[in-house]
Amino acid sequence: MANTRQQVHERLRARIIRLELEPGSALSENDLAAELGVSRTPVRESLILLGDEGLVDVYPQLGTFVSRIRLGDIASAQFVREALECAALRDAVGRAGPRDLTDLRRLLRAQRDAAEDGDTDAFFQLDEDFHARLMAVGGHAAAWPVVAQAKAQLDRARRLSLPLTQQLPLLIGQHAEVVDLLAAGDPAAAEGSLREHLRLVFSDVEKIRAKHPELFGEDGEAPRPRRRPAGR
Amino acid sequence: MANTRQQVHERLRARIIRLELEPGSALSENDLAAELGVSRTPVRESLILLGDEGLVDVYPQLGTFVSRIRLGDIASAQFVREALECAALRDAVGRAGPRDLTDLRRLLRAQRDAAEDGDTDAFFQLDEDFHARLMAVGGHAAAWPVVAQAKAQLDRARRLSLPLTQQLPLLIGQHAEVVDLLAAGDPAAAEGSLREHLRLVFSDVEKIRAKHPELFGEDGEAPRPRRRPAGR
DNA sequence: GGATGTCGGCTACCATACAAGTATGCGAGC
DNA sequence: GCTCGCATACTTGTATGGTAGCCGACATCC
Repeated sequence: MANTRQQVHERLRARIIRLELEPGSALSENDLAAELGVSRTPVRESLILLGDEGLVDVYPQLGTFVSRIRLGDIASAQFVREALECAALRDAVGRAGPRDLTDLRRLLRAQRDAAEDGDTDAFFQLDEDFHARLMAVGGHAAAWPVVAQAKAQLDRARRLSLPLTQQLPLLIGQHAEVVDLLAAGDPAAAEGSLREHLRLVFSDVEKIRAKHPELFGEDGEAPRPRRRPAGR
Repeated sequence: MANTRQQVHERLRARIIRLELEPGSALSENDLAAELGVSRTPVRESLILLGDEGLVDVYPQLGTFVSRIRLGDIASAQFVREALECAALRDAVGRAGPRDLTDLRRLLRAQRDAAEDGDTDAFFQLDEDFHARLMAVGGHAAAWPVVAQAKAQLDRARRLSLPLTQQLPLLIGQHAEVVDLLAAGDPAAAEGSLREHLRLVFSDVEKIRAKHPELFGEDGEAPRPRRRPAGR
């Protein structure tokens, strides 16, 4: 990929979702440009896009900050994701061919392997692949980016919950159940199963907020500049 | 709004959706900057955002073009819109208070007035307000921007269909039916009615393509630069 | 005549300079 | 000691210069 902006965009996006860049921390265009070895322009353009995704908050003449996790945003993202994935799954029932089912089950096996290895990053990627594939089976691959954007908000919180709850086997079991019901051709049951699966993650958010309140923020919150006190 | 970029972004977006900027036509950063009396930077940043929304296609070192209407994009936008609005309506049933219903009915009256006056622009705005309000009643106002982005794709085609079909009274009647079923507290019927309404517009797209093939494009299409041949 | 090389003009991309605005910290004044 | 005002260092916003790459037309060669 020749485009510097896209590279910077993806790198920053990944670092934010993986919580390497902590919610609330300041992002200076100058510092990022120097750190990445590029000029301000592609960095700035990336930050604008990330702002559009809700991953950073840009306050003109004040600063750019990794957005705190807002319960309102989480709820909205959950609504979008649930509505789109469930609708796509309804369309997928009856359209799934043998090839689709074997592909999905292959992803399930890979998820089990990643879980056994304790490879959280790999599991996250496979989870994403699984859900994207599910939408593709329903003929709605083009709508995946919309889900992915909502998912990004949720994943930031999920990064905290996954290692704690140790519920990877449960999640994989739910994935398997969805595939089985899809194969059985039962739309209502499949949708119900998927909805339950999607809400499991969402239900953990409150517990996470109790553990990491500093990563969360109220909805109508002030910028909270808190510039570097003095040290360098 | 002090921000030049946002102004430029909104202006260009409106002109694209209203088809004042025709699908396929070239947009030069330089020309737009000169025309709008600003520098290239805010124009460029706006074009990047519009590219993210799928309203323009940016080909590096080649040019930026108003995106042609792609059937795949239209179908995807329809899916997103339908899934989200219908899911929100399900949640709205039972939550709608008297105040919500009177607000919605007030919008209906305004739509009738706009239709009688033949004020298409006003009708479009009121239609947007109506659907946004419907989602707000369901408690999902925050998800409206996602719908709005999908709607933008659909509206470009709708601009062509509305004057032709003269179906404004029909659309308003469907709006009224949705509100009545919402008031009656019948989720399934309300959702069915809304879905039918949303699909009515979508069904016109094929007819429109027959009339204006030059505005449409295949999905995996080449840039088709077609720079100004010689004139000028 | 047909294929090929070259040149001019255009594009978006990136880098950099300047402008406008804000929070912070110091120091004067009370 | 406390408060207020200003200097300063930072921020993002905007403007502009320079570069690489692509298209199209014309000249050249076979």
